[in-house]
Amino acid sequence: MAHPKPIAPPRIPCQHCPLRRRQTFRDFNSEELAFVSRFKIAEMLAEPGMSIIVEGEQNPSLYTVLSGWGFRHKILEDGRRQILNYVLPGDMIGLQGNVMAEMQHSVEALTRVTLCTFEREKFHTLFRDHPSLAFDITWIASREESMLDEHLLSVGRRSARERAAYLLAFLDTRSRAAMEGNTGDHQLPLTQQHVADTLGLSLVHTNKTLRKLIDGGLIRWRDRGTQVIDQEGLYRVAGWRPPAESERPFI
Amino acid sequence: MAHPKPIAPPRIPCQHCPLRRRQTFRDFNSEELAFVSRFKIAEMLAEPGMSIIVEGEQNPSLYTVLSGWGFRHKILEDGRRQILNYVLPGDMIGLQGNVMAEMQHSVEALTRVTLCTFEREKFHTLFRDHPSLAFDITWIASREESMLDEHLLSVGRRSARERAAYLLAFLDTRSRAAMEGNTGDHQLPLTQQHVADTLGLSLVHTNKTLRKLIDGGLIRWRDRGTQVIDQEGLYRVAGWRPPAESERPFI
DNA sequence: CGTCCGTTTGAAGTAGTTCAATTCGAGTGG
DNA sequence: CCACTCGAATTGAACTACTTCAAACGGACG
Repeated sequence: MAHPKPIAPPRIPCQHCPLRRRQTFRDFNSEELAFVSRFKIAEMLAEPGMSIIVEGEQNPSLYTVLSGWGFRHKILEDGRRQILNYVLPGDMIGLQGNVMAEMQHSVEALTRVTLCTFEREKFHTLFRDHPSLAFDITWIASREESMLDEHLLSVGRRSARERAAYLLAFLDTRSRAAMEGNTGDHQLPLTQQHVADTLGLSLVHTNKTLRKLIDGGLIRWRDRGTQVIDQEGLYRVAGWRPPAESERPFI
Repeated sequence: MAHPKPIAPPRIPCQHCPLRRRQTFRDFNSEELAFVSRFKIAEMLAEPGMSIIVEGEQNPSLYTVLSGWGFRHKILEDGRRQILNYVLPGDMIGLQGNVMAEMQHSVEALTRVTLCTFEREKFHTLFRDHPSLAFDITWIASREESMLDEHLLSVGRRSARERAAYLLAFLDTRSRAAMEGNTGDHQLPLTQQHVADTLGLSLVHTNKTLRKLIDGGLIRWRDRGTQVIDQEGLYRVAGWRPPAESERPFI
């Protein structure tokens, strides 16, 4: 699983970054934009199944996802895998390795992923000269923590059915916010193995649990492409509702 | 479960903060120290069982734990509870509510806890004028995330026995680092109900699992006070080892 | 001395795992 | 166009790790 490869130019200038236009994301002021433009080095491409970051890595690049899906995970020595969270457009990757000694988890591409790479050396400059962006980074870290809290609650205390409903509702909601525009057939690019490794369940039981959600008309399942049909229904089953999220920072 | 109450003065001046002296924590330079001294408002005291912060709170205080144990948790509507992590001396509480709209979890005191309170209004000043401290806050958030990742792996993929061993080894290690000096009888102030709610297990099964660890000579259990006897043994059972942690920032 | 909280134990039940095949569709080479 | 392969989903059946119910025990404390 090699690292992502650089895309040939033309690279997108930050002024025209597609994410900025989406109303989910807060816009930069001109001063911030000027800095971020210099902060950005290149674009990278990761194909499905490629590792974007590997646990133990010492000085990983710092990325923001421009398009596509990935997931963060950890693996035990005997191969048991736990998916910790998913990364979608606007999410940062590699922050941990830029703040602490080394990465404690891996990140893998689920679909084809395009990434914005930043210059590690300028990371301290960001904190020194751009407090509003530094605050945004803390905001982003805090949001990640709150998602993890909810996942831990889910894996620790919800039943298989509740967990599955929660996960799909959660991902569908995030995906709709981050992708924006794709209102039509809105697919989650997961296999049942991914779902199982996220929920902490076996593949077989995950299959049987999902089947019930399918038969109940809550979701549709095609190969590597789930659709949520009845979002409200999933919320009800999960006993969960997405937190109101207003405009959100990204870098 | 009311809020923590202010302690009568004398309050400890930051110059003489007991945490600063411990080698686990990095020291401030004089400029940082001057700011933190103005940032600090008061000390608070929370008795065992008291809520320090409640989910949904909009503008919680920002605290650092000076002494004692607490835990972060979430509760489902029907009462199922998941403990997310524990807070020990040097840990921040309430950061989430200062960055995002509202707190997504609660914090409760496990033992008597003393807290340092900061002035919320100066939080932005910290980012503006003290980038090194802003960086520390990101560091702290990032460390919290990495602990949560490991817990999620544990709850999702480890067996009951492995989970229990992991949790006790984890807490013992953190506690030794944060308490420092208390080398003798080093107790973890948990009930089996806390352990159960952390591991995502029932109380009964937790009891039976702990009993095996006790009978195996790995730990000792007194009422509300566990002792780790064979740390190395727990590491082996858990298939886990604490990450090397050098000096660590705190505020 | 009684009460309360935390721990302990046994027994019955069930949600989830593991093992073992089978199906299905898409892609590949002949 | 067909035979082959391969990853993903599906299904049944046996097993077991964990839950739930129910009761009792022990120590601390007023």
